[in-house]
Amino acid sequence: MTTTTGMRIGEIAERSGVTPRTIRYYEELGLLPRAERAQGKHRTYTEVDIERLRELTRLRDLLGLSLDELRSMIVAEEVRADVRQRFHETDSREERLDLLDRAQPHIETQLGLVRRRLAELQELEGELLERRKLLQRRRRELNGP
Amino acid sequence: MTTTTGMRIGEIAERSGVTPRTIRYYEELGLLPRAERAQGKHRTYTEVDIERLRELTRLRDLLGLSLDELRSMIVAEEVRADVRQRFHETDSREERLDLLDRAQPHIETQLGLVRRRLAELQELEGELLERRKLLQRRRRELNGP
DNA sequence: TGATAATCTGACGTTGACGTAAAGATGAGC
DNA sequence: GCTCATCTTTACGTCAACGTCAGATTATCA
Repeated sequence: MTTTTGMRIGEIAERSGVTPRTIRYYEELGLLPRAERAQGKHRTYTEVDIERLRELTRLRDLLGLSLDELRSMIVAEEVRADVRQRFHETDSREERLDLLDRAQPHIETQLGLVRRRLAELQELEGELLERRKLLQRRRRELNGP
Repeated sequence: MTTTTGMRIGEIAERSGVTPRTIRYYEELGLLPRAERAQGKHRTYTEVDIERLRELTRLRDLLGLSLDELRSMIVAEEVRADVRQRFHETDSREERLDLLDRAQPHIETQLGLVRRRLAELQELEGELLERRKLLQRRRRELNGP
């Protein structure tokens, strides 16, 4: 084992930039899988969970998605640990292909959203640059003769 | 006069994709200048106000800014109608330069935010592309011999 | 082993960004 | 001038996304 000591909620909260309350809330909403409770009642996490949390907050903030929209994108399903496990545990080529097939559309959906946002932001950037140019031109007109 | 008939709140609301309530709320918060009340009690708007509203909602949605943050960026001040008017009405070169000088930083601030967002989104896009590649590779591995 | 810190599960509180309903005022068209 | 749609202010309602507090439980460590 490396760092797989199993972190508790406070640690992964801090390391992923949210509060414990947020983590419990996301779990309740189904955005995070129900955390394992190692030998006690306390939730236990790994590095993978930190990655997942960061990804959630990124999609939330960068794409402006509500938690409901996040869930209905089945972001939850996609990376979900047990899916990966099933993938590794099964010997069936068919089941593996099926799992891959189901992951693909989610990525495409996200890519679509990201690119629309990118386009909109680039348009905004363009207009801001225009304005800046205009300002500078006016300034030159006032300063020059 | 061209289209300067003076629109009422319902019209500019629809044309800018918000509700009348939102417009009054933004006015109350100082995000929009207090609308003129032509000869009566009803608020009166022009095309400029539509542009302004669209810009506000864009900054709000694309940059994820709260209304408070929007206001404190003095987005309100910058495009504000009376500023433009002062610019055109004054004969003083100094005052004009001053107005230009004060407009510039706001644009720079916004450009900064837009570009940070762009960078973050591009990073996200990159990671999604990575994942897609990985999926496709695995699929080939399963299909090919 | 006992004290101290962190976590647990409810459950109620808060905040931002509007929605909505009431009751009266305004205005465009006939 | 009358009517009906639109607008006015005022005020309470709502919803998402957590914050916060209480009281009990669990882990860590001197």
